[in-house]
Amino acid sequence: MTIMLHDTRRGMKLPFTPASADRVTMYLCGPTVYNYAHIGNARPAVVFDLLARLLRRRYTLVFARNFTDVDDKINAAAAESGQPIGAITGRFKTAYNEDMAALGVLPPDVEPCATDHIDEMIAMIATLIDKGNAYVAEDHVLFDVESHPGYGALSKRNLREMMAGARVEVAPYKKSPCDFVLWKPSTPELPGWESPWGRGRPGWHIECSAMAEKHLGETIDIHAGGQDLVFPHHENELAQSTCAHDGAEFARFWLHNGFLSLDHEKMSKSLGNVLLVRDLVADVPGEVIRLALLSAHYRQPLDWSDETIETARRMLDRLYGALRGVAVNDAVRRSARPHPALVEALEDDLNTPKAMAGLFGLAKALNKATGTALRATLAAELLASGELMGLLQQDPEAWFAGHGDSAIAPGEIEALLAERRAAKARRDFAAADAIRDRLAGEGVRIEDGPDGTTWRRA
RNA sequence: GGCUAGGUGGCAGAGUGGUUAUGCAGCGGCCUGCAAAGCCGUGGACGCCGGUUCGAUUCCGACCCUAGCCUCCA
Repeated sequence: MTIMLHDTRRGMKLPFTPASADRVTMYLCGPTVYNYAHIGNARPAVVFDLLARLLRRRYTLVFARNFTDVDDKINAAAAESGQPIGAITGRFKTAYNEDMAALGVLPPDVEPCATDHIDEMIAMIATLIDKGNAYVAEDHVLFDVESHPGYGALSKRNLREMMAGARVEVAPYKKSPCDFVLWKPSTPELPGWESPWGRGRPGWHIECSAMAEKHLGETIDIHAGGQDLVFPHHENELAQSTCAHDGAEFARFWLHNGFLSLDHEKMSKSLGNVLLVRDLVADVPGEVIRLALLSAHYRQPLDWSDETIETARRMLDRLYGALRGVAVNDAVRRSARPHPALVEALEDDLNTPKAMAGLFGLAKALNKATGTALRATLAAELLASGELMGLLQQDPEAWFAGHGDSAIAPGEIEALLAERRAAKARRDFAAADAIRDRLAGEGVRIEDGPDGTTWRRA
């Protein structure tokens, strides 16, 4: 079986093979660091983290996810707060990595920052001017979209229609309304770098082209990001890189994740409904959020609500419940492989819902199995499968002790359970039930099993 | 208005030209002192109208509706 991936440019699912035999390059557009990441920002990070895990099973992967740390939104945030730009970007880079780590996102291989690649951007812009794909106008450098016949191929637009439908006021120095900025002048109080076109700063799109070239080469295997980046960001990157590289293919596969809405509304500052990952992980285990984000296929829209979270939590209850009390020694754990059906589902364009059905199938088999050896084997397979998806890696006891609003200490719970055990031994079920009710009032649910009583915070 | 995706049971969400998705919730049973968990069983679905077909939720066409993009945005 080959890995199948949906390519936005060609509009279909296709077998994926890297350009070189065993090495895959992947670039994901990362955050602009002027604020904390919201739950919508987390979706591509989690989804393409899963893809990275999957690719690493077969290939050597070089995965780059950038930080955009020069941008007018950052300048505005700095001006507003009175802090230096570097303080803002530094703080939010750290915060982003902390938040993503909480969601089980593994660090990419390279995390380039735009400000470390100004020279590369200037060089690429100069190349584009030399080749006749860009021009200087009033201290700006603009990309000339009409110089690139393929413009619009990724987002399936044609230039003439776009120009006809242009709603924005067009800067007078642009040759075409669709021309976009590669370099723009900075006033003294704004961040700027010396360039052949004066002191200025790069446009947004050129950053990714320059960083991808530097770290991954002229042609990358996979370029990923949110669906909303298809136009203009990725279309523009594609145009710049293709022209700068004499027509060499920029990205062999373009992958885009669907949009996340919040309670059926678009998240936006104006609606005041931006849900930060930072705030969410304060209340909800990161693993719940990760599973919820993977519960829909990545290209489908996903609506986020309290119910989404609650359902994901219960799904994990079931999976950890199956793992609870199963002894898996290291040798068995090490030799375990993810369930083949689950791998197959993931390799079919990241069919995470189908993969999760595989997880539940294993959990059911485990719940039914009685033999110690079989239970250990199944549990190990479930753990290996979970690991591939970035799930199920904590101790089940820790999972059940760790969530919910319950505040009662484990020691106290154990003491009450001992009391209840004594009551049950003398067949004083009223007393035993009173203790159970009391624990329930504390948010602790108990379960009598063949090997004694276990408890969980509900 | 243009482009691109979608519309599946109470909810979430895969998939398939004829045969159980899965999870959550519900119902019945087993187990349990009673519960819980687990197991077994069960009801309930493919937007609307045509067409192709022995047969369509699945293919084709029209229509209705929804979302994203077209402007900073994952």
